[in-house]
Amino acid sequence: MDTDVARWVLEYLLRQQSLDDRTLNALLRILPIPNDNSSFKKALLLRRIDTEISNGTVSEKLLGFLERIEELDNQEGIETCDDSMKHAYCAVAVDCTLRFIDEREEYFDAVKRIWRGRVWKMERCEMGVGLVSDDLREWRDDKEAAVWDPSVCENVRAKMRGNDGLEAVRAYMDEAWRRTGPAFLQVVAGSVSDEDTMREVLGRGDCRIGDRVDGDSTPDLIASDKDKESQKGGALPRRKHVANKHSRGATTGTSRGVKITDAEEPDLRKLSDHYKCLPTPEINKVQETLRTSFLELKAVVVDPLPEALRLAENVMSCMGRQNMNQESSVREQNGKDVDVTNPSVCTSREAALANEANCDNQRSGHQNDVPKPSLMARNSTARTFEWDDSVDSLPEVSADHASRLHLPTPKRRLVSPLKKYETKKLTRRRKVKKWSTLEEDTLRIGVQKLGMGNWKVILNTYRDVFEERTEVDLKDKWRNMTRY
DNA sequence: CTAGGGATACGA
DNA sequence: TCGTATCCCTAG
Repeated sequence: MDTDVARWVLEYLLRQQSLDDRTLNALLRILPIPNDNSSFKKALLLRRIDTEISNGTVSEKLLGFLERIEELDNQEGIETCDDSMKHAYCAVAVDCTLRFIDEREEYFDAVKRIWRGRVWKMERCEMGVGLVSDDLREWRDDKEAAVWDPSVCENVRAKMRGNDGLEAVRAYMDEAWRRTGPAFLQVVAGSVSDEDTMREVLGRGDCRIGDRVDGDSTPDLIASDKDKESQKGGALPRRKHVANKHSRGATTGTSRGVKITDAEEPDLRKLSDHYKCLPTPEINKVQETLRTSFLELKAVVVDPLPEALRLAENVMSCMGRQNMNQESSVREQNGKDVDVTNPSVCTSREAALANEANCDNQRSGHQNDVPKPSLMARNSTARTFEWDDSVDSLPEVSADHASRLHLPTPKRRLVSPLKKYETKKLTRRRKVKKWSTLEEDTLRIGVQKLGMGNWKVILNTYRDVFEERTEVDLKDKWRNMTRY
C-alpha cells in the first residue's frame, strides 16, 4: 500500500477516541509508516499524550512528548509554540517535581532531572527553546532555591496549589487537535461507506464530500492543488470561478456531470468541485493510487484485522504471565529499558503508542485474567515500535511474534525502503560552536601528553574544558589545526 | 574508536 | 560565491 494512503488512514484513526490503542498499535505494525511526515508524527504524539493522561494523571513522559512536538514544529520552521503548549509543559514539569516535595531525596532528584536536566538544557541550546516560558524560568528558580532553603519551600507549596498539570495538558490537547484539523480521510469517511461511493468521489459523478468537515481546514490533497492554482493565477478562485470552469468543461464536451453548487452550499462543496476540476497528472495519480489501494485497504484494515486481533488476544491470554516473565528477561538481556521521555533516546527509539496496558484502560473492560499494570510502569507486553527509523532492528518478543503470525504481510510493510534517507533527514545538526583558545590549548596539551589519535582519552581527561565536544570534534579540530 | 571524505554553516 | 571551520557519516 502506498505510504500516503497509509498516512491518511492512520491520521484519521489517530483521531478516533473510540478506537483503542491496541488496535491502533496493530495497524501501525501492518501499515507502511510514513517516516517523513511531520504532521503525522505530531498526530501520533498527540494520541500518545491522550493515552498518557487518560487515567487522570500526568507523568514526565509528557514532557518528552511535548519536546518532540516542539522539535517537529521547529523543524518545520514554526519558531514559537503557542501559550497552551508552554503552559502545559510548565505545569507538567511543576506537577512532576512537586509531587515529591515532601520527600527531600526524591524531590532533589526530580529537580535535578527535570529542571537542571531538561529545562536547563533547553535554555542552553536551541532545542526546545520554544517551550521555555517566563513561568517556567520562574518556577525553575523557585525550585532550585527550594532545594536549599526550606522557607522557599513553603512558598512553592503555596504556589503549587494553583497548578494543575492535567488540566493544562487537556487544554493544550484541545487546542492542538483543533489546530491540527480533521484528517484527510475524515472528509472521505464522512460520506463514503462503500467502494462504489469511493469510486464516485474519486473519479466520476457528484461529489458528496464534506458533511462533517470544518470549513477552515484544508486536506493535504486539496491544499496542494490550491497551491498549484495559486502559482498559476493567484488566489484560490471563488466559487464563481469554479463554476465558470465547469461551464468551460461542458462546452468542450469534457463535463463529467459536475454539479455546480448553490451559493448557499457550504464551502467544502466548492473545494470538492474544485478538486475534481483539476485533473492534473498528479491528481490522476493520487486518484489511481486511492482506487487501487482501496480494495487492499479494505482487505487489510477491515476484514482480516479484527480476526487477527482476536487471535492475537487469544494467544496472549493463553500465554499470560509466562510471556511477561520471558519478555522481561529479554529486555534485561538487551540492556536497560528505554525511557521514551528522554529526547536523546526518543529520536532513535520512539514507541508508537504507550503500551497495551494503556490501551486497555477504561476503554475496554475485558481481559481480566491478566493483571492490569500501572500506567507509570512499563508493561512487559508492550511492544515499542519505531516509526521514525530502524523499524527492523527491534528485538522480537514471543507474544508479539505470535500475534504477528496471524497478521497479513507485516514484515514487508514494516521496512521502509527510504529508511536510511529518512533517518538522515530527521537527525538535527548540532549548532556550530566555535573553538575557544582554551579548548585549542587544551587540545595541544592533550595531544602532547596523551598522544595524537587518542581522542577519546583526551576528551575524557579534559571533559570539563571540552564541553559538548565529541572525540570526533577533537580529531577534526586537530586536523584543522595541523593543516598546512 | 579512529580516520577520512563529504555536507553544512558562516563570514568575507 | 568562495574558503574555512565545524559537524556528520561510515568504512575499517
